[in-house]
Amino acid sequence: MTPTRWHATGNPTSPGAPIMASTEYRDTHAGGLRREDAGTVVRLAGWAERIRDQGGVVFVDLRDASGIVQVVFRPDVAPEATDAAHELKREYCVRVEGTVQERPEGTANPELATGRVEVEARTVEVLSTADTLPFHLDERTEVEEGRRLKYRYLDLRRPRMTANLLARSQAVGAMRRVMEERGFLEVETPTLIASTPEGARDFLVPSRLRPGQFYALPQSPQLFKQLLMIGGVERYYQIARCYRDEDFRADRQVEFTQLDFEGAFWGQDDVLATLEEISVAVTKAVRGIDLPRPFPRLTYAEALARYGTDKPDIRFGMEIVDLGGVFAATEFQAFATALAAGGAVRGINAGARQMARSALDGLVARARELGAGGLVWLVVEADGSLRSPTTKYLSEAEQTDLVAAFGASPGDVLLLVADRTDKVAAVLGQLRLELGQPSGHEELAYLFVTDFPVFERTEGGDLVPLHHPFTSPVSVEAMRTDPDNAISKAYDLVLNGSELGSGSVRIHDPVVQAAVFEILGISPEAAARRFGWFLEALRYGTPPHAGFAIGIDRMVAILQGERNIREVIPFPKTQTGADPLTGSPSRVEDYQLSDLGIDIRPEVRQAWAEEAGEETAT
RNA sequence: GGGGGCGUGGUGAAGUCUGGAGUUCACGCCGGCCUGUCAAGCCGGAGGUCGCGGGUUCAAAUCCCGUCGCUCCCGCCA
Repeated sequence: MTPTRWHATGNPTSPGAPIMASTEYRDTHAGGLRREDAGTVVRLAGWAERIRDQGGVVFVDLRDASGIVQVVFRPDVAPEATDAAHELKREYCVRVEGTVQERPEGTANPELATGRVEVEARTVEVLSTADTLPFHLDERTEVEEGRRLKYRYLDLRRPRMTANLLARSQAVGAMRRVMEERGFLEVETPTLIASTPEGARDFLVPSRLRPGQFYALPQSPQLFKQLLMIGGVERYYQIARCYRDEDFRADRQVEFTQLDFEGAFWGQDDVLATLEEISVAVTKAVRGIDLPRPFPRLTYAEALARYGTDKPDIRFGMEIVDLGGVFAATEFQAFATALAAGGAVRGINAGARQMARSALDGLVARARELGAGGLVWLVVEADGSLRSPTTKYLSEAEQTDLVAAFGASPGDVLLLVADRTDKVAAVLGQLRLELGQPSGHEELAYLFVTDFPVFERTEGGDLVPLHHPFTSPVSVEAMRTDPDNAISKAYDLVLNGSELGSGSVRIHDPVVQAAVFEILGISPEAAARRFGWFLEALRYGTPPHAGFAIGIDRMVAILQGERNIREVIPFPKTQTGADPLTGSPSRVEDYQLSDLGIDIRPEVRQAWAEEAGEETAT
């Protein structure tokens, strides 16, 4: 018998480890049966996926975790079993004993891995009946997601979810293998920790033994893994659950999983090399693709200049072109004003596309929606001239240089934005995605973005740190004297326009750490109060170290072509943080609150009362 | 905190703009027929407070207001 492998129902995806089929209830897995097995007697156990009752002969597609095989009940061969088979319904859990046989001429099913054989049943036993399911398990119709979540245990039986669970397991397995092979130690860190009210909102857990005090759930194991470095664990990793109490997105849950790792005596290149190995192994395990190495690297500044984002999708071109030179002496007010104010004029060549005037004007509206003051569109005519409401403001030379700068051909649509440099980048970056981004994830484009700035400017002009305060700056001095241009030793891994994770070289010198706190505006007193224990730890001989954290949910989702990470999380929460299956979050008994020394605020209780009142009134 | 989309028998959709009897389609479910099907087929049947509340109207799935749920996005996510 061919080794049984886990795979999506009836549709093998990629290889997994063989599992033991033989148990108290069965001796064989359905999905592994092949022609060579003809003649053997097998005992199978699984679910009745489909039943085709011909009145006499009954066919049952029996599904287990390995796949599907057709079981045939024949009244002339096994009258009792056939009588019982007439009573079967979908998703009954059954056990079948029978003989594997090659299917009669012309009845093979090429759609099934087991399609050349069938099991002629001798006996059938119903292990468990099933009510009519609340939705279809086949893939023909999209079921509303709330309903899928309420019955997630049924949703997980669907091929899509089975395949996603498998992919996730394979991805994590590949990660573990790379980590173990390279000598990383898997170490667990606590999930009840001290709150550090910065960055994302903490999830808080009240302490019963210390009423009025709270733990926080970790947003990441950041400080603990640095303590492990100080503790002499030179290579650490963990599949770590992280919690951030912020609003949901398609690629964000409040509870998510990272591959967290860190190395002592490491610099940036050690981290990136490890990341490449992990990504290559995971991609091979999930998609069967051998990725070329090394991955491309872009600095943050390059990424922003060429793609308008720090997480560029480099599966397609349409790069942003700087036109400051072309319009250095322009008389077109909109461009001249932007350049004079230190801003930029840039554009993208959206390529040859037939766009009606209304569609082009739609792009102008879209650009305004994205925050630009406006958008100039130009269409390259067959003779190389430009058609646009704006051409009358542009000199002959500017028009010629413009076409040259874009390397534009007849039919091409050119889109120009002039504004503050960061706004120009953001708007063009978004337009580029909307006009050119491939829809699926067939092709995979990994890259590293390096040299992130230490600070960024908010809309209001304030300087705010881009990373956590343990990130090593390239130069403390530059951080102090030229904060706008200071670079930190931080880097991201990007796949198809999504940030898979980020990491940095950490500060290992307590003097540097104190200086960075100070520059970030954290007073020595505040630093001592919040991170005193950590600052002290740094003083006892801290090795230089660096690390990273990969978002496993995002990575698996992209590899599986899923738009939403909920599809690769077995039991996710809805956008409002609820679990329709178990009813979390929920109110608790008064005595539980009393144990914790906690009162619900009057206005909340008032809202509860009103809600209850409405219910009783109806 | 803000903006958009969706909510119609068990499931998925059409109907909503332009008000006129719970109308339609596919799947499922129940009953019957059927001995080689594989999205089995054929015949028959049951099943809905159009998310909920209020309003406009002779009349509301349809228009208006509110609310709940799901979802996408902005803000937020060091």
